[in-house]
Amino acid sequence: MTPTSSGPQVHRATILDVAAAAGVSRQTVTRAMNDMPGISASTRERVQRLAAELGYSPSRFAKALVQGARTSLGLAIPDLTNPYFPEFASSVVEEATQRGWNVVVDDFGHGSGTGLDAVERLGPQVDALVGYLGPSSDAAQSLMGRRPVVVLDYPSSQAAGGISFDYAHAARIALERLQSRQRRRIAYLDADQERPATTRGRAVAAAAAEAGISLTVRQAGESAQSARAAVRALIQDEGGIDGLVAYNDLMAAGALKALRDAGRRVPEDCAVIGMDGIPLGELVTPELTTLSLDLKAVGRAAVDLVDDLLSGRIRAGSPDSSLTLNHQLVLRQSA
Amino acid sequence: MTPTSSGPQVHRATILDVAAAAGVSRQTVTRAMNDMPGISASTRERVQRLAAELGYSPSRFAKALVQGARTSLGLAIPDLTNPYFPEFASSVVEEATQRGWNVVVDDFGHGSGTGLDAVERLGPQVDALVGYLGPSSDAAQSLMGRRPVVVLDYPSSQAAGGISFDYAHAARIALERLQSRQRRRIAYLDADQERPATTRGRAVAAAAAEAGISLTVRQAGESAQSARAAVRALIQDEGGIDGLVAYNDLMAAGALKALRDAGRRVPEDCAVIGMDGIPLGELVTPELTTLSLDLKAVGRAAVDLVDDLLSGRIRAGSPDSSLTLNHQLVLRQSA
DNA sequence: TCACGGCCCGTGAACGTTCACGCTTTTTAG
DNA sequence: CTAAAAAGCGTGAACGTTCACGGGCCGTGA
Repeated sequence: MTPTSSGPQVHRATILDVAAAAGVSRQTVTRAMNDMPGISASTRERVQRLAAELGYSPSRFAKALVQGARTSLGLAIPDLTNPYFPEFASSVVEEATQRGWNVVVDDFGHGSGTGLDAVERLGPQVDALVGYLGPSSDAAQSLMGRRPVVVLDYPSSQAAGGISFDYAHAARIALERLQSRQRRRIAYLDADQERPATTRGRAVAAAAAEAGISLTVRQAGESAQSARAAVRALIQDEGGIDGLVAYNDLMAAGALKALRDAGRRVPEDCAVIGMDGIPLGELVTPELTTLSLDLKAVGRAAVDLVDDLLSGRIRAGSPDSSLTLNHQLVLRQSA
Repeated sequence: MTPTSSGPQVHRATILDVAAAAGVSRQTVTRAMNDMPGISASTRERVQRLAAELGYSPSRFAKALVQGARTSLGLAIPDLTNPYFPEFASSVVEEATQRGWNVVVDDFGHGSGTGLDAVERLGPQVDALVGYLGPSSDAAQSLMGRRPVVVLDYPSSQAAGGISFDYAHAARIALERLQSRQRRRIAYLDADQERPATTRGRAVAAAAAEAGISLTVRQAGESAQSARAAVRALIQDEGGIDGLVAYNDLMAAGALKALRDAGRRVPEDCAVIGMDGIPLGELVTPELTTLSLDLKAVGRAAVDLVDDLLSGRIRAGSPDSSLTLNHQLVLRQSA
């Protein structure tokens, strides 16, 4: 947590150094640096030149302190290496940039601890927070005090604003698709990170029960490799699977690999449906049928929510502070 | 550029409000909030409770102003949607987090202008900059003044620190591989963004000339879709291509699609070699042989360089301020 | 009793800007 | 020629913290 380097040597020169060098006052330097009116062109130029020579750059802290800050938004991401998240992050960054905000990203995958660690790192640096924080949403909100928090994909959160997805709907249309293709022996490949079953997993199980489908469920880590291994085992244990729904597209891609390894044709022998609709789905073979999410819209909704919370148009905890988005079935080759 | 929202309503309460509410002085509040010794447990608790009630969170600007800042690193990325960049960004974020720095990300793809726009947005917010800035590296360095700038993949930069890649080496081993597989009619699929030819393109052309290979070069946008279209046209124009090197893995994946569309088998009819070694390469069919880069190492090198520059261990512009990394041929199925 | 050392807490100063004035000097207008 | 306006520049104050002190108060030892 403590910086390893001996702190930035930058910021040696202050506005007073420049003022002294130019033989003028602070205020004149300010006017020169910020292109404000009220000084002659020659003075402006001379000051700017001297500032550059001295390596002067104004302290963003002093400036923000007196001017009232521009907004900076924290973005907590579980794993930038999972292609779903950059897609989302890109949208958030774009939307925030458009508002003149800046985005501080924390990736708490790898060795960087939990979502809460990310919030602790981000907290002192930002005015609002957006992130996939899972069960630690409420703790995050309390760490952030009154500052807006928007949590994705974890509807149980109370205080924080939230964006969630209608998995019941998604599961229903996925299973309908498989049934319309005469699939009878269907499996669901879940991610094992949240115990005992993910929100997605529960929704798929419920939809299967409702449709009278007996569902085989397997767990795997949230990666293509791990999904590949899990599906390999699945095929070995229960040979006759003819339909598969995966927790996300990345895992579906791994499943595709495993099916090919086992000599199963997709979709003839086993249809596969992924979830989230990342571009990767169009590059694998066969191309992935998926429950697609408009990730641009998700990012936009998250930033809009932060904006509304920040400006007081919406109160945290009010019904307006959480909304639900829908997946849409995109038919490609795999199902 | 101007914020749309009416500025953060947060930060209403200041340390003085809390002090007044608790009937103590600023300093006592400071001690309570920062868990410093010198006050009784009861006071500490009371102050913390009142702070929470008032929604007080200390101004990071005032704090940073007096304490001397923690480092914040700007990261300028051309397009987070291109899977190469999140892989890199993830590594930078991880490495920076480990040092206690925070990372402000700017994605200047989409509608967000050029690399220079990103530097202008980032400049006032950060102590150092890392990014794929292409030809605008020098302008970026001058915008950043004395603050460290590390530019990736653009060796011509003078003032800034730089990390570049030995494309001559990469091109040589790729072509050697294709030759060892008896490929005679080789094409290179380039990205058209930098005119007239990319650094990679020049290196491949040079290596081909050196090896006595006549090379067909095609340009396409840096996306799988665009590559797919370009290779479709390439096949139509010059049917007999039996080896293909692509600007990056994403484009190689598009090429794979086009070859399959045309009924060409890979690698039998046409071998394909990608570049950069992103995980995507293992998910496509056939799996991509590629000139792999250790992106973890690239990110680490970039942050190390920033650290050295920041601490003065290395002077900007000195020979140590730029280094070259190597690609490594990873054999999979496509070549 | 006195001195001394903890404990608990408060006060001026400083961090580096910008804002709101105010002061000269020059230019313009009548 | 004079008054008014404009141009060019400077000075106190403020933003909200933390740092380096300083000062009571209570208990303890001699």
